[in-house]
Amino acid sequence: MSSESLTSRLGYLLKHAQQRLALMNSAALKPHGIDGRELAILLVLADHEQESQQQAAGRLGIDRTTMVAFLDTLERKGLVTRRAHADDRRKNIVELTEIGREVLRNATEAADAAERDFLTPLSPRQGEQLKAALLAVIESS
Amino acid sequence: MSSESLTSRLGYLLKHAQQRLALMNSAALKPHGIDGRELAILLVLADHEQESQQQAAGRLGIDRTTMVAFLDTLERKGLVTRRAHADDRRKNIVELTEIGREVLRNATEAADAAERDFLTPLSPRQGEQLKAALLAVIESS
DNA sequence: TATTGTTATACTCTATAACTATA
DNA sequence: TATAGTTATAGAGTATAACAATA
Repeated sequence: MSSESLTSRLGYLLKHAQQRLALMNSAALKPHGIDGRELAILLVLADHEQESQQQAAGRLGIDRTTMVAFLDTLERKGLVTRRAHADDRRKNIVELTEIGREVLRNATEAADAAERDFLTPLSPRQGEQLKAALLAVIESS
Repeated sequence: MSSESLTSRLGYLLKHAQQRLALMNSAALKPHGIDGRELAILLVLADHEQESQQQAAGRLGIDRTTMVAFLDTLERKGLVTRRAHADDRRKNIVELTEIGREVLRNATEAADAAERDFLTPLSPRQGEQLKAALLAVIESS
C-alpha cells in the first residue's frame, strides 16, 4: 500500500516538528529581544569574527541585500557594530558588542532550554539519535 | 558549555532536513504536475470525502481564503470538482476526479521514492526511529 | 444574524536590478 | 571592470476585511 494519510508522511512530520520548535524557540527568545534568525546571525558572527557581512550572509544562506536589513536592526538594538575593513574599505567588518555577547549568551541558554522542553517526550538517548539522524540526512549532499 | 555553533543546533538541523526533503519532493512531483502542498490537499480530500472546502482547509491548517486559490488551480488542472452541498447550498463539496485519483496514486509513489532516497544514509530501523521520534515531539501538545 | 465561499487588499518575506564607493 | 554595501522595486505567499448567497 503506497497510499497513506498525510499526517504520517515524513514531510508532514518534519515540517510540523520544525514549526513546533520554532514556536517554542520564538517564545523563549522574546524576553531577550531577538528572534530565531537574529540568534542565528549572532551565533555566526560570534563563531567567525573579522568577516565581512557578505561572508556572514553566505554562511547563513541569506541574500546580501537581506543581510543589510538584519544588521540594521541588530545595530539599532546595539548588539553589533559595523566598521570598514582596513585593507579593503568596500567591506564591512561586523562584530558583536559587549551587550551583543551578553544577549547571545542568555538567548542561547533560553534556546537550549526550549530544545530540552521540545525533546521532553524522548529519552536523552532518543534525543541524541534524533539529532544524529537529522545530521546524517542533511550531510548526504 | 551552553554556547554551540549554529549548525549543531536542533533548530538548524530540523529546518535544513525539512528543506532538503521538500526540495527532493518537489523534484519528484514535478513530472506529475503538482507540488507538495497540492499533494497534501489531494491526500486530505481522498481521506475525507464529502467534506466542505472549509473543513478540508481546517485539516490542512490553511486559511479558507487561501484554500479558494488552491482549489481553483486543482480544478483547472482537472484533478478536483466542486459541487454545492445538497442540504446546505452555501457549502462546496470537493471531490477528486478520476484523473485526480490517478495523479494522486502516481504522485504518492513518487513522493515515497523521494522519502526513501532522503533516508538513504540511515538504516531502515533508524528511519523508522526518526519518524517515531518526530511523531512523539509533535503530539506532545 | 451567522456562515460559506469569494474577492480585493494589505502585509511579510525575500530576491532582482540599479546605484555608490571602492578596488 | 569588478566587487561590497546599499536602496528601490517586484514577486511569492499568506492573512484581514468586505461582499454575495444561503441558512
